[in-house]
Amino acid sequence: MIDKDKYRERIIKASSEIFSRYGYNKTTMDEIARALRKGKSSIYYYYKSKEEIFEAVIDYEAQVLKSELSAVIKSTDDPESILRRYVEVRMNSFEKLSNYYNAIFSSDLSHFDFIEKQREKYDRMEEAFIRYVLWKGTRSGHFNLNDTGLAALAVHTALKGLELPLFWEKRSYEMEIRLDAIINILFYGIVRK
Amino acid sequence: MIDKDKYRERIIKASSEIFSRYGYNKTTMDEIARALRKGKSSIYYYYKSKEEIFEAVIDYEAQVLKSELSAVIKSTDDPESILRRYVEVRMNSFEKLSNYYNAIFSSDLSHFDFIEKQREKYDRMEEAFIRYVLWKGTRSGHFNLNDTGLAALAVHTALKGLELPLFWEKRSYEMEIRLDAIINILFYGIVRK
DNA sequence: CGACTCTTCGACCGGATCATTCTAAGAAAG
DNA sequence: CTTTCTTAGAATGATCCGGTCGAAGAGTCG
Repeated sequence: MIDKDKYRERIIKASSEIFSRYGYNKTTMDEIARALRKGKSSIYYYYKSKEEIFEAVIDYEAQVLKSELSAVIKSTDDPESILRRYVEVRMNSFEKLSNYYNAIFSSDLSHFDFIEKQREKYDRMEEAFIRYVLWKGTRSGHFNLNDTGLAALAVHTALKGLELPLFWEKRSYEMEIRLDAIINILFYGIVRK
Repeated sequence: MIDKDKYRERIIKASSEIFSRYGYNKTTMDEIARALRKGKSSIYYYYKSKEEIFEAVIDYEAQVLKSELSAVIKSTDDPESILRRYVEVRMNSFEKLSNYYNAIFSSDLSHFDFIEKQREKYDRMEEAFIRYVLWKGTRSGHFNLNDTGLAALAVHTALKGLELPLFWEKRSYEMEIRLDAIINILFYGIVRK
């Protein structure tokens, strides 16, 4: 009874690894059980279904990413390198999770409406993060913006534009260039001369 | 009629990517077909079975690795850096193919005796490669060996010892260290003082 | 035009796999 | 001994997947 939460956590961590590697469909409950050295039915004692585990995993990953990004924006570096590191962390994480994305973007959206909500929640959080970075940068005189809210929206949209290629191509030199280009363009429009 | 071989090649290249990502079992014929934008049954016009495709893919990958390694040992650098680059290329390739390995090391070895043969063939080739590098190095005075054949066997065995962790752990800092250690040890025992 | 070959594909089949349930039985606690 | 917590082997029903078959475009030759 005591360890129930602990066990749930272990399940999430193991599942997270397997899901991120193979995606939702290709991951089997047997594999998850094997990774935990437990019988398959034991897992059903802690989670009601595969879908519920997936849900929890998505939640967990979002949490991890959030805390990583949170750490970045709280650092005392200059705003410019904070923004750079923010983008870097974000893209690395998305690349790692591209298998989830493949799962999400495939046929069965019907059952996965919780992802829609997760996504929205995450979008709002991210916008707030960016707004905060921009606001701090403007305050300290590094950036030159009169409407940080609008600018945050723009930056956020630009970053989202970089996500899509992750489903199609694998990360390439092409992409590094594009990423660098977009961030530099953002800067030249943002940084005080 | 003309393009049949061309098509087989396309199938191999597409399959190679999917197999290396998901392993044998988790790769479906439908996926291969989808990647080629063809119907599943069309593929059976070019290859008799999934196993036959897998066989061809393994063959193709071995060919690629062989030519890469061949290019390395033919370079005119000093023997020491050739050997270093040889190990590097070899390990990178093996890492990329670790999913095949997982497939190979799983249950159904019964049907995959061709892999045994492939493996033997490749082992002999690799030993010859290493022997050649060691021989060239000895000849130019960089190495100090009186039996290059035996030394090649030793080096080859040592490198094979590095393969196993690839199935268990993912590449880590730990492994970099181990790789570096083994290659340095080999050198200090080999290089003329 | 037809006869003939080359190539593609949708529909289907039977066996395998998978998520999920059920039942029972070790532990642990009281 | 009874009760609660935890595990797992076996069973089940639904889905998936490798492989087959027959038909039908699409050229090609006479």
